[in-house]
Amino acid sequence: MVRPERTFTISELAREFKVTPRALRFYEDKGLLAPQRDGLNRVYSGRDRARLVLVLKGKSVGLPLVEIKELLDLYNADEQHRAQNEAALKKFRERLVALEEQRHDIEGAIDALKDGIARLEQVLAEKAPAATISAARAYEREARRRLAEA
Amino acid sequence: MVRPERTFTISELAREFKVTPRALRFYEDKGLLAPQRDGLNRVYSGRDRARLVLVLKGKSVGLPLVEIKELLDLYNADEQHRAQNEAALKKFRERLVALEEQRHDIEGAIDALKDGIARLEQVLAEKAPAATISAARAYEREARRRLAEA
DNA sequence: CGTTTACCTGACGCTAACGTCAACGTCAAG
DNA sequence: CTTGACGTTGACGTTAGCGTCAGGTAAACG
Repeated sequence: MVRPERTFTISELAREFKVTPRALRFYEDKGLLAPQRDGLNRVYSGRDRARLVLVLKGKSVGLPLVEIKELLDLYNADEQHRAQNEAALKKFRERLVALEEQRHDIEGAIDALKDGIARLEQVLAEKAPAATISAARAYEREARRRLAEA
Repeated sequence: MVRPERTFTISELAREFKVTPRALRFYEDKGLLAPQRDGLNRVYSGRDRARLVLVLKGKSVGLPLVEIKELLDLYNADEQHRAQNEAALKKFRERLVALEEQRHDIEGAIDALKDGIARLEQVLAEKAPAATISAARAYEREARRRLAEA
């Protein structure tokens, strides 16, 4: 019983993984997927679907499509998956380092922003007593808006 | 004594802030800077320099140039700096939220990667007994490297 | 038979922040 | 005089990952 493996249309897969058909065609263009054809129409197999899962996982950790492709290619070429695993491991580690650096940068930016926010809040608090005309106007607008909402 | 304020050439500023002259011209193109001219040559004043500092600070927290421009424009228009401060505060807060979300995403990706790395390491460790030629070579290289270091 | 519906293939557009190149001007030093 | 350093203005190129047409095919429905 060679159960005739399930297949998928482009929009089925698109729906399932919340990507657009355009994206799937794009991945194909880039050599990440290679579905069969029924005439012109793409027919995705279970393996294609699995590959797509890997593509999306790669994307989720920020790997560029070209690198994902490399991994997928290796995966095919290397039946033992040995070199593939080593390569993946290497890429993953590199990505990890890059991500941790990014996180560090972002944390720096966050600190800088919090600092700036604190300063601004202080300045505004000091100025608050001597409210400007524009502030008064803003208050008026806001008041009207709330009345309108009610 | 109106000490003739110091001025800067494009490459001076570029060197000082480690940006390219091209970048400075680009900022000007985008309306972020507006240095005087001596003939065709740009002449940056102290105020221009100060603006540049703000531009770079904005960049460092990930604000797009267009938004930095908005803030700078406001800064000029609003002598009391009141609206400017409020606007900046708003943008900063938005940016902060965005950055914290980014950090969250990155942390998710980092976890996913660490997970993947752990799996791969395990797989490779299991396969290790039946070491491949490439692994043996890698070991050799590593061994030589350590010897060389000592 | 006509009309949706789903699918296809190009091919150009878009965003951000510059890089790069061409072609030229200007000025001091050798 | 010529060379080199520095400056200028366009204008096109780059990177990633698709979005968005335009224009056409093919099958299924009523």
